[in-house]
Amino acid sequence: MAKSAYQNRIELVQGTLDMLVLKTLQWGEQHGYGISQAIRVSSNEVLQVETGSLYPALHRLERAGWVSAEWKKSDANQRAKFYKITMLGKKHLANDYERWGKMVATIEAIMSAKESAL
Amino acid sequence: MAKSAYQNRIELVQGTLDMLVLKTLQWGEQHGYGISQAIRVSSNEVLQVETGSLYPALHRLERAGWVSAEWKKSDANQRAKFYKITMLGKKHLANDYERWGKMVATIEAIMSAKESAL
DNA sequence: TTCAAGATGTAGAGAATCTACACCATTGAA
DNA sequence: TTCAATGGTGTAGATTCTCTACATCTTGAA
Repeated sequence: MAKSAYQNRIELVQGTLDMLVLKTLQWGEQHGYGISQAIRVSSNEVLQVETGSLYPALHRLERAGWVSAEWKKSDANQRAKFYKITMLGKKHLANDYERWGKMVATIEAIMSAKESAL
Repeated sequence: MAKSAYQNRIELVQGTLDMLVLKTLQWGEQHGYGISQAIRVSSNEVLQVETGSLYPALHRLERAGWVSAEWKKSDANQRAKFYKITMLGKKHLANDYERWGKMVATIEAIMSAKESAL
C-alpha cells in the first residue's frame, strides 16, 4: 500500500542527491520529473526526492557544468527539460562516489570497533 | 607526514556526527577533546571533527537527553566536561545506525545498478 | 468542462558542518 | 621566571543542502 511505503521513506543524507541524479543520468538523458521517479522506483520507494530539492539541484549541476539541458517534448507530450550528463559530470560523479565509499568505510570501521583507538 | 594526512581528510557527511560521538561514548565516558581525538585516530586521520562542530553537537545531544555531562579533572589535570551516554542515547544510537545502514544500502543499490528501473 | 496526471519552478525554514576566533589552565624547557 | 606547547571549552557567522508549501502551466480522458 502507498501508506506503508510512505512510512518507510527516509530523508536523503545531505550531499548525496547530486550523486544520485548524475547516476540516473548515466542511464540516459532524462527530465526532472523522470529523474525523481527513477530514484523513487530504483530505491524501492525508500527515497523520494522533493521538487524543492530536485530542481534547485539540477540548476546547480547545470551551473557547475556537470549536466547540460535542452527543452523537448516528453513521452506524455508535455514540455520538459531534458538533462544529459557531461564529461565533466562523469568525472565528478566518479570522484563523488569514491569519496562516498571512503566515508562509508571509515564510518563503518568506527561503528563496528569494539574499543577505543586511544 | 601531517600534510599528507591532512590532504586525505574529508568533510563529514551531515547527520553522522551524532552517531560517531555516541559510539565513541559507548567505549566509556570521555570529554570533548578526547572524543575528537578518538574519532581522528580511529578513522586513521581521515575524519577530523572541528571544535565548531563538536561542541554544539555535544550541547545538542545533552539537550536531547542522549548524553549526560559532569565537570571533572582530565588525565592532564585540566578541567574538562566528561560526557556519558544515557539509556535514551543508546536507543537513539541503535536507531540512527539502522537508518544509516538502510540509507547506505539503498544508495549502493542505485549506484551499482546497470540500468534504469523505469 | 472539469479534473488527474505530467511537468517546472520559487521562497523560506531548518539543520548541520565548517572557519575563525576568543579564552583559560598546566607543564616543562630555556 | 617567563614563555611556548599542549590540553581544553566555547561562540559567531557563513555556507550548503534538503524539506515544506506554494504557484503555475499543459494535456488527455471522462
